[in-house]
Amino acid sequence: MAQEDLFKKIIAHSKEYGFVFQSSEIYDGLSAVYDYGQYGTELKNNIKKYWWDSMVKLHENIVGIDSAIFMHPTVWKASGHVGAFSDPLIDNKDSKKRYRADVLIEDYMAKIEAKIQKEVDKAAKKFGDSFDEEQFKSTNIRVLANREKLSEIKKRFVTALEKDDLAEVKKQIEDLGIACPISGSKNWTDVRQFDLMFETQLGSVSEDASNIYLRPETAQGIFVNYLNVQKTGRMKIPFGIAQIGKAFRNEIVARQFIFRMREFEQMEMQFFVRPGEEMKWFEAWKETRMKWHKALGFDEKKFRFHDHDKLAHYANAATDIEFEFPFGFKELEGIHSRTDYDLSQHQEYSGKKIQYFDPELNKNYVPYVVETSVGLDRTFLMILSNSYTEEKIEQENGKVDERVVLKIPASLAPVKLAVLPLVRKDGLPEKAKEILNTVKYDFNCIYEEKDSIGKRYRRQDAIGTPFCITIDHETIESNTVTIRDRDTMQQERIAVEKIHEILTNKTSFKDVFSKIN
RNA sequence: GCGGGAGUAGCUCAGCUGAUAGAGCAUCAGCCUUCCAAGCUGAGGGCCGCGGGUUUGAAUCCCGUCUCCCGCUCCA
Repeated sequence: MAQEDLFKKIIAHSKEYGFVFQSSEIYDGLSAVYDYGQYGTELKNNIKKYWWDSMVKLHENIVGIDSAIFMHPTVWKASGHVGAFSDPLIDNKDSKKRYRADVLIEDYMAKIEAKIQKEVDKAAKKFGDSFDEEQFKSTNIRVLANREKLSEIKKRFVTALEKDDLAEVKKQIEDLGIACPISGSKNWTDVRQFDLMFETQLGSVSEDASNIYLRPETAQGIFVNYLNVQKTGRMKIPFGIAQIGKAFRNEIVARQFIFRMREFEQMEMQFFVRPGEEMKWFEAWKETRMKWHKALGFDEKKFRFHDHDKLAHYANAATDIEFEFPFGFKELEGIHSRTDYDLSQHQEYSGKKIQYFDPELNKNYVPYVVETSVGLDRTFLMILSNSYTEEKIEQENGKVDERVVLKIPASLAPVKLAVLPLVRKDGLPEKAKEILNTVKYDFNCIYEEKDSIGKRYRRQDAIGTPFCITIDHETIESNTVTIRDRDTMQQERIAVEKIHEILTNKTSFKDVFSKIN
């Protein structure tokens, strides 16, 4: 099957079986916002549990918090999000390429600088050892003219940006005669500002209110609580703080289903380490996190690392764990060595000392941070992509049958067990409900008596239920049921009192965790 | 935002040389009772994405608009 078709089918299946709906669908939907349905929510909760337990339960030195989405506005100044998170963009109408307006102007300025340098080089060659570069630059007519030009361009551009005058920015690009490097044309659209942070007001009177933001990442909630957690939890470095929560980004183009949404959920852990040891921990967490993904039992070839060449301003090492989605290898998780950038920034902006006293070294320092940050929605899509299977089944009578089955790992499956009476009479429904009552408190179950047994099995396959038990006439006589495995379709007759134990063994995270530890 | 494609029942789609809105599957009720979908009877369900225009008459033609998919672009 073509990958594009596969992706379409996954999206359609998600909707048809109650996993993911478009937000506000009856009002034509809201772009790049999605709701999780009845089974999607169960799956999502199970993914969260898998992640949370793997962090907090399996590591004595990791604790979890849940910080608010609203934060003091200065947090985003300290983190560098205010300012850096909004770009003036412009499109060339002929080449259809989009550029950052500031980059276009900077490139133009770089060309002028290159011209100046050329003059300097020429003169240096001419005058030899006696050449005084500073003197030349401040006296040569051509250089002076160009330097004057540079400062004018810069002044005009900075003024325009400060005033938020985007029309002026466009006019400057036109006045400078900047052409698109691809098409060579000067046919530009208007400059538009894209603010990646959502803004709102705190307080009822908007004039007096301070502008606050919906957090564009959850990490800052951990950093600002570093001291609280370290002190109240008596945490000793190295230690980690984990969090699952929503973040919001006003993406210019948000697409590919739940891969890139404006409102999304992150599962992240900030690990605080001694300065100088961050690379060791960075490597360790790379391995641990990759194991976490692979422990689910999917094709290992679909996962890979992608190391960053260009690093963000706060990082000294960064890698992505990528997964081969139907639309290609894309980032699933980021692992970053964030140095002491964030804590130092908060120390500076808040004026509070954010340090750790290390008794072994007998000194204070700002800890370094290694971050693991995985997209919950992307993990959800990864699991769906891996699980969605179309099978052809050769029947005994030679007929070829098809089924769609979600091979979701049993520990993550939204529904663990379907309880099905073979027929709707002879006391089988009553017996089935009796059995249901013994397991429904510990496992998410479905009871169904409508339609033929085969049809009911298929319905469970479509939502990924790993086990079905069928109550037949023999159940009444011997207190046994058949249990059907979703993936093999094999059935086995077992005693009713064994059901709970079997489900416990097969649906717990124990097996998966044993592959990580 | 630009280009291409698409929006008709819960799903997949037909109808698109203007004239009463269709099929299969699904859903619901009943029958049948059968361990791997598609047995029988009946029922519900649609302002043909939304708004405007042309026309005696628009799902169909025209304009606008919204949403989705693909590509470009962006991505902490």
